[in-house]
Amino acid sequence: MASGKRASQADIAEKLGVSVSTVSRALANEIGISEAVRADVQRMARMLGYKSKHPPTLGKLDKRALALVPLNSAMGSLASFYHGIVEGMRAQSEEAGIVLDVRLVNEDMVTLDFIRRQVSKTGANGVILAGIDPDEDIAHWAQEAGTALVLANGNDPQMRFNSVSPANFYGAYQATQCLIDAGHRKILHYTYRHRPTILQRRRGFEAAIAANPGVEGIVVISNEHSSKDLLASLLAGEYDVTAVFCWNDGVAVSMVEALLGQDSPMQQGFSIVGFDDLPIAGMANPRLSTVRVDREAIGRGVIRLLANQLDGENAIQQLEIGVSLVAGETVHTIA
Amino acid sequence: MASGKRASQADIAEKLGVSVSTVSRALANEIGISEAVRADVQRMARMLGYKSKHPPTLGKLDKRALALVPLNSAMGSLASFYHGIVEGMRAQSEEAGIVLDVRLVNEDMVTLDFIRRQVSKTGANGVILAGIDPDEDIAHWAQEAGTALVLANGNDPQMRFNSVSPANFYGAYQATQCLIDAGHRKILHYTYRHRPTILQRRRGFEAAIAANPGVEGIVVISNEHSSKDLLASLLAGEYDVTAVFCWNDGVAVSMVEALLGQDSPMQQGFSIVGFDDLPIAGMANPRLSTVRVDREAIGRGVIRLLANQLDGENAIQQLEIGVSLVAGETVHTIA
DNA sequence: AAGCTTTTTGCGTGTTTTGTGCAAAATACG
DNA sequence: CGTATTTTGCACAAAACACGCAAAAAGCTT
Repeated sequence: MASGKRASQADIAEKLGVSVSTVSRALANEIGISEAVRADVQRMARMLGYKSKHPPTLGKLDKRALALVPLNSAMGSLASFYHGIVEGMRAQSEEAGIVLDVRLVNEDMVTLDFIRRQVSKTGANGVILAGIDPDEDIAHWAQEAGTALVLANGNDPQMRFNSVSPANFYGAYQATQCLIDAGHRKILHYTYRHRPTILQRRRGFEAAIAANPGVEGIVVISNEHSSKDLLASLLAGEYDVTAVFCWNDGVAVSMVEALLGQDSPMQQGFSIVGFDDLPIAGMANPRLSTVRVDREAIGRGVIRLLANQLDGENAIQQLEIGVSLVAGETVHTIA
Repeated sequence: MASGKRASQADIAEKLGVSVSTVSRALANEIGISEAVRADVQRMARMLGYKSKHPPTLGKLDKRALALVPLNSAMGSLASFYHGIVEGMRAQSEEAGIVLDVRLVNEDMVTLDFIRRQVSKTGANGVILAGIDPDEDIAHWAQEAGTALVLANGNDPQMRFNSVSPANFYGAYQATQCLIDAGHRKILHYTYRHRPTILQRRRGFEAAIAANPGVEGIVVISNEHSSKDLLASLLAGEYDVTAVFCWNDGVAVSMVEALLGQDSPMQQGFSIVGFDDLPIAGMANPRLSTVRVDREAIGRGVIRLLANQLDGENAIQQLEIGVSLVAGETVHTIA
């Protein structure tokens, strides 16, 4: 009681002008206490350093999530992609009563130390990495510390983390099949290394090629051949293909600009398909054929998986959001 | 009012001994009406054939799901697989307050007509197909009628339906990689056609083979070569492989029995890996190395996706549950 | 458009439920 | 085994709820 002693329920009760029994019930999370009073009591208890024997969070703890979005993605051609995801996360967080902190970060700032600091600063109990594949340190920490971690627009081949991504495999498969259905027999896929999500697109492409005997597929990797080089090669007729499937709309549109249009330098029927359905796809002329990704649905899924995990679901969940072909004007039927 | 006329709110009110305003509010799903009275009013309204202008179910309708589980799967070697899924669905339904009807059916009884009848009989607003790939009719109907449909342990390459499956691709990839890490350079994958989920296992196998230059993969399809034939060929040394990855534990165990053990007829270090971690895998001697699938998590995921969809989420979601290698005694390091 | 019938809405009131304190019982701590 | 602390049973005021009444609004008919 005296200032020297450990704080007791009586002290809390006095400070707040309520009875001891109220304090007791509030701390025990019993029913029959108004939320206002309960919050006051628990806050005061923390302030006075009262140590309760009750488990700190019996049942429904409040959920706070920290979302890290790489600045370069959020600014570049993928801006609207990540914007959609963030919108979806916001909406679902609202509905689920989760406090969401979105932080734009420089991708190479995302180190274990950084995350740890941010987490403790915001008091988050879940972390979302948007378009960032965690390195070993981070992976290890998340598993040890038991912090909920969800990859937004990511994929973990090792199945250690929950993730949400577009249905990259089947989407790429469909896009490729669509070119094949249009009569194309030799198709080039322009992709890039390192991200598992993009690798799944490539696999979808290859699976579609393999499923259609007589159709040939060529894979070109952006890390090895810049898009400028590729364009030059295509113009020179080096690859002898009639269609290109690009790993995303950005490169696809730049190809459309260079290869198609009024006085196309390419042979009749040359086709291009992108992926993501970014706004730029609609602005291209002719309109790019691409694969629509429901970005907001990805965001909503991320929050749901996070909430699941905080609720105790400990199986790893990898969620893929269905995509659909958008028929533009860059797929032409040939022979 | 008179028996000849259309029923009015006044009639309902009189029958139940409440006021007209109460009836009005009950039918409009307004607040300030007890659940008991609301239910009475709505039931009486239905009985008297009263036609309200309000949308039949404004907001939170109660959720009833119908799960169809194929009898042959539920009885055969996969019994425990589907049992786990059903358990998971039950548990999650309970928690989410969903009424779940599980029906064991003969797989080829699952026609559109049958489903329709069952749905109207049980009043379900969501359907779960366990291990059944819907035919065109059913697919079409579900999309038209707007009935929620989730595939449990299924996969829809066309991305029309929500589905939950084990992480077949990455699981098969890891299993194969594990054999490669053990030194195997020529590996056979025994698979079977027709189910997209199993096809993803094959793709995972092929991706792992492709990612390891110098390793050769052979795919044998059960529809073309019975497991008896395959065994004979392996014993005869026809394939010249040092390891086999089977599409499920059933066939894997029969191979273990025939090929491994005390006086194994195969060369030193011959390895076998299965998939699913069925109880039979643990009963085999030596213990089968396989890939563990959390069946209950699949079931829980199914119910969550269904609930999402009933709550208005209309993006297609394909959920994969992470799997993990179970180290048994049938993978041997060689050379 | 006036005169019905039917439905919705504003408000008042009886009935539950909720939130809290008091005091006694139970528990922890020397 | 007493004393400080916490929990529990019960009582009661305050708030929320559930409903009816009557007026207003909205639909139908001619």
